[in-house]
Amino acid sequence: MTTHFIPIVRRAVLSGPRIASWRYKSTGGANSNRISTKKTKPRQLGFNDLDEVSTLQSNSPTFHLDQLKQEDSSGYIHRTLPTSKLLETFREMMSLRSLNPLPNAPRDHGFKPALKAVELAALDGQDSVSISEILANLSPENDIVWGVIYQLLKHGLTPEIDALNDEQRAAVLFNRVHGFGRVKAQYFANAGARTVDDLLVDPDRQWGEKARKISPAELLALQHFAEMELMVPRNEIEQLRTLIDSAFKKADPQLSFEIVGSFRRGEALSSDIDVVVWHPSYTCREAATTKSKKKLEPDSLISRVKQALCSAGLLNEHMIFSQGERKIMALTQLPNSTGSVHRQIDIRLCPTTSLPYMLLGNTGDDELMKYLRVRALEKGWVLNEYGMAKRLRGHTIPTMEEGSGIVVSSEKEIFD
DNA sequence: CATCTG
DNA sequence: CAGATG
Repeated sequence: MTTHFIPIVRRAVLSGPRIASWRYKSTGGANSNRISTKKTKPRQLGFNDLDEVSTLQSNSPTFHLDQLKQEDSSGYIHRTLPTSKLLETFREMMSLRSLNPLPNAPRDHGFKPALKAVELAALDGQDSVSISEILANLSPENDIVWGVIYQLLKHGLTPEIDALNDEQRAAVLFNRVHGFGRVKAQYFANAGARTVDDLLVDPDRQWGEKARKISPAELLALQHFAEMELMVPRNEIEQLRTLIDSAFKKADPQLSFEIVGSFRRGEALSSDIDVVVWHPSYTCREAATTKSKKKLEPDSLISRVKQALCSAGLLNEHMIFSQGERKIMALTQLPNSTGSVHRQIDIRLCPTTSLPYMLLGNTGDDELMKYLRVRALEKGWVLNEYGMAKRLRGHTIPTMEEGSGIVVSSEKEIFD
């Protein structure tokens, strides 16, 4: 609105002359005057041409927020954006970035925390969120995200996404579905699918050159696409925890478990439910069980865990993404409450000996783990999720000396 | 690193 | 078995 905005707008919009040419190219003729800069890998959809849009970078870590402040010092904090627009944009950006990673930018662009921040602010279901509310939960240093918010405020759109053609949009969408990575997402987009419903309508339809069908696990993920993007509120996980607890007590009181991940760190929202299970009978990893059978041994620990959860109505045969002898990935749902959302649950078995390490390692956060590993190395130890042992010299990669494993019985003991 | 798909 | 995925 103010004249101050204009230079920025210009930079944003005009910074990509190549975007324009690329758009013409994709809609119109197939002229190949693409400037092949850099040593970028050739990728199917030519996302690389978009890189320049992202050149609207900042010099300081709080560039866009400062910019906002400067342009509208009194009012900016009260400006709002539709919750759904914010969430959708962040999800798209996260997907776009994983499909098309920028050359030397960090993998994590901070859209996860941004999503968390917005969902947190809108927990009560409010349909718009103000800058101040976002700021309450999201670091001002997260400039990539603030840049996107800035664009939304100014133009109501995000240039990077606006510049996509239909096929690229579809790939970005599909990449948000559980089990759809770069390859699969691009394959189906390339095969002509544009929406999740396209992929759902006829489950037997064959897609693309390889005549690929939608697998059962893919179908499951597609059916629950929207639900699976929602974060899980802490109290729901707490409810689930007590249900799991009684299910295990009923099935086998020797079964113990812990819910790790962000939940264990005390966070209010988690992206999934990460359960670690152990049992006194399961100490070291069962050596080379003949895995010629694709189905589970009905007596194995994992199947007993599964049965316990199934009988409690927490798991369902038809809602399983994958199951092996150590791990199950599935959807769960609070029983009885009809409208309850399907949540992603990961269940892993852990040998009792590595339990404290596993719990520690899977609870994080990453910063703490890095710190602990460095300290272990300084002391001549190696620390990982399986244990801590004397460091074996003569290797560039820290190696554990056999038999020198430090047996600990609690996480507390790991802190020297 | 464990699991699935082809 | 390789390659994809989380």
